Amino acid sequence: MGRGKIEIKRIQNTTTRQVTFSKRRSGLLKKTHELSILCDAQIGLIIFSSTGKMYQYCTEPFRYIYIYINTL
Amino acid sequence: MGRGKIEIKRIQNTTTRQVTFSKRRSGLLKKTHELSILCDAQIGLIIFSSTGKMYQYCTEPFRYIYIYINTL
DNA sequence: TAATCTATATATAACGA
DNA sequence: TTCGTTATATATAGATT
Repeated sequence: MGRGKIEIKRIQNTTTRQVTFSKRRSGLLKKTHELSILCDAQIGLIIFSSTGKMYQYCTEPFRYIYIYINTL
Repeated sequence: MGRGKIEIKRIQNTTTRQVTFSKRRSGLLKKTHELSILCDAQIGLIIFSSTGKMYQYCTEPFRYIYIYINTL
């Protein structure tokens, strides 16, 4: 989806990989949200970047699961 | 992304909602996989349809988490 | 770097069989 | 209902700023 077609394999160039991560992560979170709203689905999504940063999206029931796990 | 633009709100028609769920769920799983490969990210995704069916994608570390939770 | 830009690839809404 | 098909909307790769 861009000026060129890319193969689905680890991007070797660090800068390119980080830029792609930022763009695609944003797109994935958006589509996750849309699916949950459009189709009334319950979704939990957690992403860890290769540098260890965490990003997440979750609908209500998944929030309870996280709270449960954290209070074990 | 289609013949018409749609609003992001719960789809009222059951058939349309199920068709959309099937298509978008598939797209979301694909993009999740691509992000994990391209950017070497660890991702856990769980989707429950409104009828209770579960779908998931997870990279290795998340599989360990599931096993841990299931053996608690 | 970190934002924009934009040409192209991809996803998908509405149909049709 | 469950597949294709295809016109259109959207995401994004690479370039530019």
